[in-house]
Amino acid sequence: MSDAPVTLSHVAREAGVSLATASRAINGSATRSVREDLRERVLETARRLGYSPDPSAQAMARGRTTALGLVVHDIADPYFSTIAAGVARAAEREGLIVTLASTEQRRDRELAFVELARRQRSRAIILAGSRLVPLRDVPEEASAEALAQRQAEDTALESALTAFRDAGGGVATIGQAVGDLPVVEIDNAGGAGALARALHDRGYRRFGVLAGPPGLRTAADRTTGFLDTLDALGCPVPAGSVVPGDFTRDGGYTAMARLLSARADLPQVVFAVNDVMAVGAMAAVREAGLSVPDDVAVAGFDDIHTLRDVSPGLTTVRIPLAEIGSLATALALGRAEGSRAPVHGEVVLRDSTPPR
Amino acid sequence: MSDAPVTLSHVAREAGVSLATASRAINGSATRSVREDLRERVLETARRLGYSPDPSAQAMARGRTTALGLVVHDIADPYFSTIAAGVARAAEREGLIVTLASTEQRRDRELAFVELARRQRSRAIILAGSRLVPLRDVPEEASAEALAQRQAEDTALESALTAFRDAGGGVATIGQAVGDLPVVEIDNAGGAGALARALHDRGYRRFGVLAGPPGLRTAADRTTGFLDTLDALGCPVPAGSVVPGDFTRDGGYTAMARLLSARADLPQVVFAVNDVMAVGAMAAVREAGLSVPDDVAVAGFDDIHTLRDVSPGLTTVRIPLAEIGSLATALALGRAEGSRAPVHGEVVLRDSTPPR
DNA sequence: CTGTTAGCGCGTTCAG
DNA sequence: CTGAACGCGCTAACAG
Repeated sequence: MSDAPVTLSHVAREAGVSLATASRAINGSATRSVREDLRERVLETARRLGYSPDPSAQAMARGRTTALGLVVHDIADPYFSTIAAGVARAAEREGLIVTLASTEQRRDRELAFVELARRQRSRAIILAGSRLVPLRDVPEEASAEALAQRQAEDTALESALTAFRDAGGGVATIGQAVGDLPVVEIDNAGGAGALARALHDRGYRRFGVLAGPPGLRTAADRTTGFLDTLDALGCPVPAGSVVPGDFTRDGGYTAMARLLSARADLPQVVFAVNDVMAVGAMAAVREAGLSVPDDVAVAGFDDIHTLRDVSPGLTTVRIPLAEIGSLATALALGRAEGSRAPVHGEVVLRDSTPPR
Repeated sequence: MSDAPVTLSHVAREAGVSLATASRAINGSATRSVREDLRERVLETARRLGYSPDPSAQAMARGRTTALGLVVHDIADPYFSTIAAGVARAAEREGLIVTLASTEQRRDRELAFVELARRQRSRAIILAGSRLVPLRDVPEEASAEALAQRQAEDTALESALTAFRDAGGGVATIGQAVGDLPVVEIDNAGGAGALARALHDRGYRRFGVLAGPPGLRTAADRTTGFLDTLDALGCPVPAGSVVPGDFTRDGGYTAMARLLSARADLPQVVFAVNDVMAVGAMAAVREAGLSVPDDVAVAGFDDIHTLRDVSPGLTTVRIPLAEIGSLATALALGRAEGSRAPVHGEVVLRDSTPPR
């Protein structure tokens, strides 16, 4: 049962045509065409012999693979895995193979993968996961060397992506733009602002924020959007109520614990800049013997799928993660118009922030 | 800034050696060796020129790629995404590229992907996701044509995998074995049995089971292990308390809703054959105006990560998903001894099933 | 419309 | 120990 790989020339010989004709019959050349009966015959014997093309060989000959690279921070995180599902689906429709890289936050891996994609001549590459904030907005505490390294990494990544695109590859990022490359641009500031307004409407006046990692652009934008809107509403958030933390469940837990222990008067509601942090924060509240929302209300951002089953239901800003994945795919493949696809979030009010 | 791809012959010319020597210097030939100073010189110019090999070309020449195929049912499901994280990490250590296929339960996609892997000469392929139960155990209701098709699909998949292995590729499945191929064998029946015993020890006597899809092997094994143990404990589960349903959150919700509406006397505890179903079931209980665990206790299986934040804490059987991913990778690559890696679950008792 | 031929970039014989 | 030459499977000129 172990059939030695059947190549195109086998098919051609069997069908009694030349290699070129077989090739043209099977995947239709751009310029040439093939007489119907021959085509039929070739296709038939290909099917009979169980032929399927060797992607590496095609890649060699065409100078282009059929691979779509997807880079995420952590594939086990529901945010990224849902995006990945969207990308996988769209890629399948396009007949592309998805190659996955889960960088676990190491930026050098990100860069390495982009370079791999380039030399592999991937069709396109999608970077999901937040870019860093502009250097001027980085807090003072950061050391000069760290800043220099960050800058070097940013530059390297952008130029690797640009080189990839210049070599004919498609690029899309998810979150914020890198240089002038195509991007599915999530309106983080706007969504967070809308959330702030909604909470204010519900009667909240004293706010706290679990702001995520300083330097992560998505986290920074959400924080800023939230704070600015509250400022405008005449309800500024005291600096002490804005706590940084990792962009993870445990980061949310820790940040909330700090907030709980540090302040005598608790905020009425705490906004965690993403859902997994919010969920961790809720755990911290419970473990402190307090209740959500009676003692502290909590809100998040993203509306990840697993939220359906946390209770009380978490107020959040929904962004369509799976669609973002397919949108990014379309963008990277040049199937979409323009090079910026804006995505806006929708505030979803649930029981974790009842009117007060 | 757009450097045209630098090939091995560029490096060779720059270094003043032949193509062959350059190749040998860079990735060390099996038989030949290269004089130290030449090697050094080649490596240096390669670095300077930013050379990196073209994977497609290497694949052509070597007859083998550096790709590891991973097939899952649904990458957005935390069960699979956690396994994928383990695979990605292990693959990175091995210097392999992960190509991901999310089949969304379509078995023909599974088959297509295995055949693609063979054509592409992938190094290895990992199938995560449950195989089907042997045909003789399929419920009567299934139609003859459906059975025939199932059988054809099973056979095709197994022979595709075997052909892939015979062509030199590594194979591993996760869950149950396909033929005699290497497998990370999860002791579903044993884990479910241990759970049954633990619940019995806690004083439960009237049980229900949300059994998952009829025909899915993992679901069937868990159900059987649970029921058999209870039989042995003299505590048989009435047939009416065993309800099928999809292997998803919504499947659990629907199945539990049916159980709630159909039966006058509720089971004291309901075992859902995986965690996402259990979580759906808990939602159904709540929506019926009842309480977990006061009115019905609930238990699941897997201990997916997101469980940390459901409340009450869900009793379950923990299986080490990420490790399973790396184990499967090792197995597929022939890095592990033997071809069967057994994995046993550990019962984790939480608040969803208090002693009674 | 079809067949012949020349590479794609690299590993690997086979001579030197 | 090194270099020249061949071929992996396929596509894209180039003839016919």
